[in-house]
Amino acid sequence: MGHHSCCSKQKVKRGLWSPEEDEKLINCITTYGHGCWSSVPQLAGLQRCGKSCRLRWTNYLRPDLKRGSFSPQEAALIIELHSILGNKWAQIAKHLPGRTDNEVKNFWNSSIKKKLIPHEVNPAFASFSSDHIHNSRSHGSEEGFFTLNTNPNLGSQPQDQLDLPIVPSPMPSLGLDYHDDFNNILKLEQTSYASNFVDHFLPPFQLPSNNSSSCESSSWSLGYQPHCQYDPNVQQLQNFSFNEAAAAQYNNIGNELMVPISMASSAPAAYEIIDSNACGMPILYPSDTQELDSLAKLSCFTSGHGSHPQDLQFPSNQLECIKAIMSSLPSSSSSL
DNA sequence: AATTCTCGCAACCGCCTTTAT
DNA sequence: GATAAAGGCGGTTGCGAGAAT
Repeated sequence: MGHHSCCSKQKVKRGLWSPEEDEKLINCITTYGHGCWSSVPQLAGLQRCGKSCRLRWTNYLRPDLKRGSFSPQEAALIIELHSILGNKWAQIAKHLPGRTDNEVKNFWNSSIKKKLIPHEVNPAFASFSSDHIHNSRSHGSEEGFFTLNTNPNLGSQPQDQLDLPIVPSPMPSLGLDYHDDFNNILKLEQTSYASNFVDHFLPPFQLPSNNSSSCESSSWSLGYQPHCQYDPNVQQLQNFSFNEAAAAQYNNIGNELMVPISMASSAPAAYEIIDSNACGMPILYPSDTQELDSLAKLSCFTSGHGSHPQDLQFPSNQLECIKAIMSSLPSSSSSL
């Protein structure tokens, strides 16, 4: 396979960029903009392909880039979003101002993934189906409880039939009132993880309802039934098949939890449901969720005062767990 | 001190999608 | 509608720096 068309037409330099090249590119972009990347090399006097220029600019030279280590909040957000979006680095990066998809991807591959994969406990990679959960709970089976690398974004399913991975937050403390050190979870063997998964993630998920019968129903244990579908075009959860009784419960919880029963088009993902309980924050789902992006649904994050991840507030126990993650990472420094 | 190993990061590759003709 | 060009994205590679032996 040859190179990109814009690269094959001329001799292009490869490898690391020199400061002189950077300066030329910056001058060119600031002067002319980058309406057409293929013309940038000529305008800038660079022997690079337009694609390379675009990459250099977006990943390194852009003035709004934030350099340096990822904060625990950013790491937490990456993990959370990855559990939702999979390896959609560009989508994830959009929620991290000043971070590029490449940066997020590298951070994930070099730090987070490494931390999770060796123990084969990577909920962010796991996709659960209601059948998995049903089978696991009803039959006590541990085998096949979850599958790795079945992220819908990596699969070949039709775009309108992608199963959203309804997985509990890989950061338990984010979604649950979870007091164990996250590293302890990471150390679980796969089988023990499978068997402990329900205990670790599902039980804390209880509705603060007066009517406990509904909460104790088997269906409620699957309150986040993974029947929602994922539309990659809008990056929205759609057609969430939500247990009606549970939804009704939701609707009756206090005055602040305004989750409409008709959640077919504005369904919460697992983290949304869980967060409402764990974070002690009301979930306010607007009637029109078209503009509600994934980040906005992260109630734990949106409970903070700022609009940017770095400004987000975490409950103290969550911060502790995130700190544990970050401190265990080789080179990431905590900014807390 | 020299060598090997490990790790993080920048950049490239190739595929897919979007846009223009 | 078909084709080509360009843009965008995710996966992978290679290099350099620091750590370990």
